[in-house]
Amino acid sequence: MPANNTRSYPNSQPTPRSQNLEDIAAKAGVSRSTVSRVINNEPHVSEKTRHKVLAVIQAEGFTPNPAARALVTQRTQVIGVVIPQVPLILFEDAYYFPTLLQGISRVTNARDYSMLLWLGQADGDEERFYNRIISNRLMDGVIIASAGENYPLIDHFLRVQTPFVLVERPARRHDQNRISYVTIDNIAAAREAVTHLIRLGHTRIGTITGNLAIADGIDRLEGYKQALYAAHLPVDNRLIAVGNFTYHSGYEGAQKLLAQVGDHQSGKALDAIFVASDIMARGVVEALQEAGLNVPDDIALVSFDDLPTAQQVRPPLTSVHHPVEEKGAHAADILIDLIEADDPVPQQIMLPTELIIRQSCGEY
Amino acid sequence: MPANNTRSYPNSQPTPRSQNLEDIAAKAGVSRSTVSRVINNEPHVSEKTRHKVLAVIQAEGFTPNPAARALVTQRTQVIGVVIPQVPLILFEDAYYFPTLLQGISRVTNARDYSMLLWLGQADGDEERFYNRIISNRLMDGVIIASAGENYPLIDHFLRVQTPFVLVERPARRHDQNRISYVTIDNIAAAREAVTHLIRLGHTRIGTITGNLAIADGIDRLEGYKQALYAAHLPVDNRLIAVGNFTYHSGYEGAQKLLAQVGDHQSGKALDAIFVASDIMARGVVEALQEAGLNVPDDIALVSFDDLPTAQQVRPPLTSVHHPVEEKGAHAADILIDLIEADDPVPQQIMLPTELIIRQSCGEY
DNA sequence: AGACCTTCTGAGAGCGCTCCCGCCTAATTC
DNA sequence: GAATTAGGCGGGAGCGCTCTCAGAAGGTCT
Repeated sequence: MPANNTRSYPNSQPTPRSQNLEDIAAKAGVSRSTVSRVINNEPHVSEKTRHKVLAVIQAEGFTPNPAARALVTQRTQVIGVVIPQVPLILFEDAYYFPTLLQGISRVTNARDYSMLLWLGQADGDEERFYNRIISNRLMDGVIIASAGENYPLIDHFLRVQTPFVLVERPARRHDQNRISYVTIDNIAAAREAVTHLIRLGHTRIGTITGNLAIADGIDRLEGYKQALYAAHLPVDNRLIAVGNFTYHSGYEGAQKLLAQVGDHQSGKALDAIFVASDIMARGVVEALQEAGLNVPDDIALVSFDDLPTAQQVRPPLTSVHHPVEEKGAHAADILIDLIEADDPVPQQIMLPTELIIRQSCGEY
Repeated sequence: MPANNTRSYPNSQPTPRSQNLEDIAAKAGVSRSTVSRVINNEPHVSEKTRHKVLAVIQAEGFTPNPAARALVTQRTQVIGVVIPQVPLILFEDAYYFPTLLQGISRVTNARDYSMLLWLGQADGDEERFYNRIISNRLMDGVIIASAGENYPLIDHFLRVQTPFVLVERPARRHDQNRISYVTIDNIAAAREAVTHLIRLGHTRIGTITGNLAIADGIDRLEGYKQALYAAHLPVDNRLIAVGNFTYHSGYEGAQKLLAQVGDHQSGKALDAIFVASDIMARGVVEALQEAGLNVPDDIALVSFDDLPTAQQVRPPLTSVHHPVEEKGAHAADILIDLIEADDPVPQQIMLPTELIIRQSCGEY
């Protein structure tokens, strides 16, 4: 750290010290306290002095020093956003995390917060990543996106009572009610998607699941089963291929289903597939076409996420739409509510989804 | 703002005040100053006391209060990242901004900074957006991505001598040498791409330009022209369609070229197109196929950016690869250098590109 | 007229850190 | 052995703000 704080620039006078409350007070002919009151919109300031002070603030372009303010209030008006799995997410679904950030940003802008972004690195030095976040005490609260179940940060923030919100359901934690999160109703959405296939007359419906270590994967499979139960159709394990949300796992999953249920050209061993993500569905389409099968005539497809890619695939995919931007916005809103509450109560929100009908399910 | 700073949680004792230097000093049996010296890795501390203090810090999990530190040092170890055109960028090229952020994040992590993210909103209240950024004094410096030429923030940061780096070349500013930026050599890259088409025997080469209000658009067109000059081919204005980097403008641009140079089924009025972005190229492919033309047999295509989509389009696109992640990393590195320099000197960096050969140019 | 509010304002303390200054001790020099 | 020097350490000031407290000014009531 350099010895002199006032950095020197070539051919220019040294940067002038920026103004403080005292300077503004002197120019307005009042005290520091009064200026502070005006800035913080407190009562008990006469209209006359308020205007006088505001005029000076405006003229001087004064903004109070956030560090000094934070030092005394113990508040920074900054929230953190932690996205651990960036390389993975980015590779599979580039829209997700910018869209989420966009939603968060909309709310932080509106509620006068700013966001500190923490992206996990490809090098995978998670220990260091966590430590940097934990030791950064500049944040009033944190949004954690797609972290998985036992993410160490969760326990840390619970322990030190830092408000935080997860963007996902922490499926296997016993303390779900102590944790705030926003998610979608994966079960209901998957049930609706599969029910739609059933309504179209399909009876041999397979599924390619997402990663069954996280709630999105678990719940979409559960919804698939519930739809079959409700229609009194059997749940056949040979019709369930476990994937992990990647293109490749979709491709392989489709091949596995085809292999497991025998000859599809003739017998109607499999007539539709519910795929737990659009990215996987792209792989499924590829595999089916390679096998000489037509979508949707031979096998109908419904998938999940409704990414832009769903419209670009041939045939366009019927898919469950996901309000990602809204997830971000709600997460930020809940978090700021927690931060500002005298007596914070964890909140859990499930956002509605919508089944978008396109050609892959054969109804179009 | 609540009257009491120590927030109360239900069924728990009030949050204990977090420790400070004085507490650590007491536990280690030294003074506040010595602890500060240890934390800041200053000399003139005996190895013995240094170890003793470090042990206590470790045991207590102590981290110094960043607000207090910032208050006296005038440094926050925070850089800002401003991305004004998010909705536009996101719609056209979802990979760009997460990848850029990823690059920035890699460097900030390594150099012990954190990043404050500012995303432009769809509502387009730019005035308010700028003001929020300007009045946030929590940042030691700023990276501004894809802002366009006369972005008000540029002038502001120049005026108040806040270090900043642009991710793009500020094409039409006369004060380019006062401004730090990182970009690619668009002219050379475009020249190489077009020269490649010429080498493959094409002589009637059209182009669909990007947005000619920004450097990327201007320079890629310039590179196209330079390649023609060098090969002694005429620059025919009827072969130049002005686009703006969007899918739609690519689609329309292709139709315009076809219309302007007459009958393409028979006469060889147009045999190749250099498209200034992959996104536009997707539109071009669509338009050409609708016109019954085969890519690359009837019309060869070379485009720019090498997004993942370039591999997914049929035929896969020959395209100029763009080191977006590296752009972010370099921008962050330059910025932090500027921040930490006693005597900052603006830097301009041009990163190398690479022409990736795929099927759309007909060579494969 | 005095007592009592009520509204407005200013002074002082203190948040937790860094940095300057000066003291103490031990090592080095003549 | 006295004088000097250097390393190691502690105390004080102050960064710019908020918040409490007390005082000044003005109005209302007995």
